[in-house]
Amino acid sequence: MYSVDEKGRVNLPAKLRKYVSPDTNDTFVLTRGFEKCLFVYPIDEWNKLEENLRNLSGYDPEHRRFIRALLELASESQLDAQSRLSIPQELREYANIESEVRIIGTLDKIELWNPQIYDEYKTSQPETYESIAAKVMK
Amino acid sequence: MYSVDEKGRVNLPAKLRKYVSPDTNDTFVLTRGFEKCLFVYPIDEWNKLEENLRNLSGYDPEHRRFIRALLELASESQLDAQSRLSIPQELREYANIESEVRIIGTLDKIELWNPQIYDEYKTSQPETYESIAAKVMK
DNA sequence: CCATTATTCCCCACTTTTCCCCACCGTGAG
DNA sequence: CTCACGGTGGGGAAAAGTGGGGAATAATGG
Repeated sequence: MYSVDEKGRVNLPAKLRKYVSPDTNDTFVLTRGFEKCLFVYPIDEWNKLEENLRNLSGYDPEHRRFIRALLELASESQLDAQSRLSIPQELREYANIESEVRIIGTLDKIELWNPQIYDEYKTSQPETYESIAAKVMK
Repeated sequence: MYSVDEKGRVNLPAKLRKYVSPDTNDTFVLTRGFEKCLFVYPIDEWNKLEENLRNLSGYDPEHRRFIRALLELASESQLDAQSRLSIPQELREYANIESEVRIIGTLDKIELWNPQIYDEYKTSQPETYESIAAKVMK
């Protein structure tokens, strides 16, 4: 659990920073995530995603809708000298992030959650961790 | 049964260390395990698991849920000069590990248990060791 | 177009946690 | 008895995390 200060800044945990490729130059793209969290992509991963988006069709209404939703709040930003990321206000509002945040590294990106919303998300699923694992990893 | 000191450190038993490949460089990944224990993966085994995770889809809600649960508390750490591993506080809380811990080597990884919870787990199963063996190993 | 307000960014300072190191104790083998 | 090895404890330096002032930049309103 990490704190968000008055100015909307969060410290990216050192253990996650270690895994980010050094040639991203501490640059990240923040955007709307799934289940009311925020996604934070290191710029290299974001570029890959953007490539995939380019393969979608601007003439298909569903593709259009998805692209708009994803990019609407997207914002690039660099870590400051203390390795903090500042979260634009619109994104903080979207994810209901106030003074504390849960940070999860998920392979290609980082997720930011309002801690309470994350707990609700976890408990909203009747299946246990063990049974999901059994199903997913079989 | 091993002790956990004030700083959350546990000595990895010498007999288990022997089985860990030397080129892991004493590096392990700790994470949430099943039935309220913790998993400790030697880094080489963890990398295999991570490969499998990367083959899951971030766009499938169940896959997402599993990835989050597994990685939420994951943390890499190296043995200190006395072959001890330090367990992050959030993981200790998850597994209810305080001053003592039961350590079980399980082929590809190591499990850490609150001793009392482990005893309850054993007795919670009405089937006997022998009958489970017969079923599992047939 | 200028003035006012708000936001962002850069810097410095402080607190807390982690990690590295040294020391000790007990047990079993020689 | 002594030595080696496995296990335990704790002090202190270094790193990680937090907070806030003030200049630069951008947005807002007249």
